[in-house]
Amino acid sequence: MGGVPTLKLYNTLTREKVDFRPIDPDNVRVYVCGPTVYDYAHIGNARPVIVFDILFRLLRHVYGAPKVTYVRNITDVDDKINARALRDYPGLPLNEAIRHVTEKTETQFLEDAKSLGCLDPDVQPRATDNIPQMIDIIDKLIAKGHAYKAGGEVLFDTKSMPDYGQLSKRNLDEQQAGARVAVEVHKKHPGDFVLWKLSADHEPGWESPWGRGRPGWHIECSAMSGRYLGEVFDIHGGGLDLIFPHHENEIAQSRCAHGTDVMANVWMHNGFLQVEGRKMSKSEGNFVTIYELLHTEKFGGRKWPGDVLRLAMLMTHYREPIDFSIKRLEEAEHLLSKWPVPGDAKGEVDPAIVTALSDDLNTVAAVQALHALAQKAAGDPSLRGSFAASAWLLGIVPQAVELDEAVVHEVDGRVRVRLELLKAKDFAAADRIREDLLAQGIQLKDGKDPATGERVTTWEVKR
RNA sequence: GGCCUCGUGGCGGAGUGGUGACGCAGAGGACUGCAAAUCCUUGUACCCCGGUUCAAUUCCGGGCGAGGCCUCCA
Repeated sequence: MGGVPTLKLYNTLTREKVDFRPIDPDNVRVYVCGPTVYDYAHIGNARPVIVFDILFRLLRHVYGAPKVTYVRNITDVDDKINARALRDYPGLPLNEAIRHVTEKTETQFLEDAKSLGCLDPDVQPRATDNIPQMIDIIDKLIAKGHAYKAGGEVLFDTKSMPDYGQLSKRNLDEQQAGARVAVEVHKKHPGDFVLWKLSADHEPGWESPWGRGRPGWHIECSAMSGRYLGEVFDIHGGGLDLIFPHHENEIAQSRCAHGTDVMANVWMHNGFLQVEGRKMSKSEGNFVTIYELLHTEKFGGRKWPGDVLRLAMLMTHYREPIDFSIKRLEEAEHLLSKWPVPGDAKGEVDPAIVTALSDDLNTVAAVQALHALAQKAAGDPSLRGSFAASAWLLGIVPQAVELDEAVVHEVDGRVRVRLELLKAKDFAAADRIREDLLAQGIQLKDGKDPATGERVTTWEVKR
């Protein structure tokens, strides 16, 4: 692989940073838990979307774009969705109401992800399109003695799996002591979890060998990852909070159904996000959605461009907690504003950035390397192509603000007038032009022509 | 109660058993009619207490603190 550095990733399964070796370098397979589509995605939801987009881009860079398969699911069956459908569309039949909620939310999510500079995953399967696959896995689990029927549910028998709890390093027996798991008498063991539950007539449901019902929370990811990536694949990602029980249970289902030693070789988890130093929650009043950041003035009294949100996110390592704050966004924006607009310059990605990302997605170092490159490229146009390619690897595309010709002409004219006024030493009138333009968001920059010593004025649009 | 992370200057964050990365912000200076932009220079840190060591921010132990999970949650 020539000069490509070995990719190192922190594996939650072993709690170590390991050299990444794909099972099949011609088909590197990644699965990430996507959103449950019942409401706008909040800024915390944006973190895994961005983090794993970086991983996706890096893998494509290292192995070649066609050789990477990235699957991110859409969870469109969930009791929260049902509740939301009943609340928002009380007049409609439930199925129709649910479809309204999920379609609307999914569309919005995809738009948000795009605004944040994320590539579309190769496959974005919906849970409701994979019900037969889920039923199939449950069937296998029952046949192999890993699941049982009780109380109108099919449950996974955690006791049937000797090494259950590997990922979260949890021992179910010790766990029980102080746990607040409600005792449900139909379960053989309190840690057993639902694979399938029967639906009442007014609830959404699908026919199954166990009656009309709906899947448990974890089974969909086992079904979809298995369908699109195979029984064992390379990387599985998601938020820290999913380690237990979600990922633990996915592992249990998939491994027991398929009889494999692992489900995915590497498990990656992004850290949590706080807002202005506090846990984000509706009761704290600091809950903010991606949509609100992009399109409203709710956070910091202004809108924030997607690339600013993205850069702000990349300025902290993905496994660390991140404090999402106005100050942080301002810093990101300031940094971006100093970067040159590369236009369509072509070039090679700066190896320093690949090296940084290859160290467990060290985006902090990558951003610093990119910043250093930006500073060089600002003074040396021959580096613009390299800068462009490098920025793109991070999903950041510095863009000139679109202006129509008339405006450009108008501003250029006023700049010329100002230069004339300056020659005439009419500073007051000249400054008035400068201030007027600034009020319109146009920043003048005075420089000197190195040869003649004459004042040269350039300008740019501040965002 | 159990289990996981983590604790470096104003902020984001590297790193190492022995003269304090780097970026942003700040300060000073150059430039400027004045600003902005740009350039140069620059300060402050390793949670606490023990231990190991000639020497610890870096190793060990114990505290303290923060966050997460154990229930839906990224």
